[in-house]
Amino acid sequence: MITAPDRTPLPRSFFDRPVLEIAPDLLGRTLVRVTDDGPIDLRLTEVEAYDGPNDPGSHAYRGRTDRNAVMFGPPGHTYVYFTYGMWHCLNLVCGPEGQPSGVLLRAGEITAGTALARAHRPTSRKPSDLAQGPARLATALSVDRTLNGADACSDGNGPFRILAGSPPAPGAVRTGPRTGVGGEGAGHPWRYWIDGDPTVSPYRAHTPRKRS
DNA sequence: GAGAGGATTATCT
DNA sequence: GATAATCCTCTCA
Repeated sequence: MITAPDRTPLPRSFFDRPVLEIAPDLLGRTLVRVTDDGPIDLRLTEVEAYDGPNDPGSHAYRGRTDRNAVMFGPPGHTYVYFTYGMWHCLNLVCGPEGQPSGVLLRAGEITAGTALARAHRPTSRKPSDLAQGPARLATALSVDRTLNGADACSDGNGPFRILAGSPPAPGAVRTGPRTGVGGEGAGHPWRYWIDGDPTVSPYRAHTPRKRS
C-alpha cells in the first residue's frame, strides 16, 4: 500500500521561523511551479541557508539594496537574483519581516511536468540533472527576475506553491559547508541535502577566479 | 571520468 | 572597475 504524498500547501507560518530550522525542514517538500503551459513539481533535495545580517555569505550582509529588498519583506515569498551574467537563482524568504534571511534552492528532482522542464533545459542529458544545481533548477522551472517577490504561499493562482510532501527520515539529512562561499561564511555548515540522492549537485570548494 | 577555463551582465564599491 | 550563492564545453587520460 503506497500512500500518496501530502499535497497540502504549507502555510505562511512555516516560513516565519528561524531559517536554520526551516532549511532542513524543506527537504523532501514539493515546490509546484505553475507556468502558462502547466505545472511542474519539484521535490527539494538540496538547500542552503543564508542568515541575513549575521552571515557574510548573504546578499543582505551589507544592508538593504534594491536587489535584495525582497529579503527584508514578509516570509513565504521568492527572492530571485541574476548572477554570473547568465543565470538566475531561486530563494525563499524566511524569518520574521525585517530580518533578511533566506533559503537558496540548490537542487531537486522533477516529479511531474518533466516534459515541460526538459523543454526549458534542452541541454539536460538525464532526468537527474534537470535541476541539479541552483541555476539549472531555476532554468528548468522557467524562473527569472519577473518572479522576484512572488508569493509562494498564496492559496489561489500564484506562480508557486509549496506542498507538505514527504519529509525524509531524519537520518537521511546531511549538513556541510556551503558551496561557492569563501572567507568566514564558509565555516557555517548551513548546506543541507538528502544523503545519496542522485539529484544533489556535486560539492565544489570555493575557487576564486583567476585573473586573465 | 575528471579537471580547467571561458562565458557574460547586473550590481556594488 | 571588480566581482558574483554558476554552468557548459573542451581536453586529456
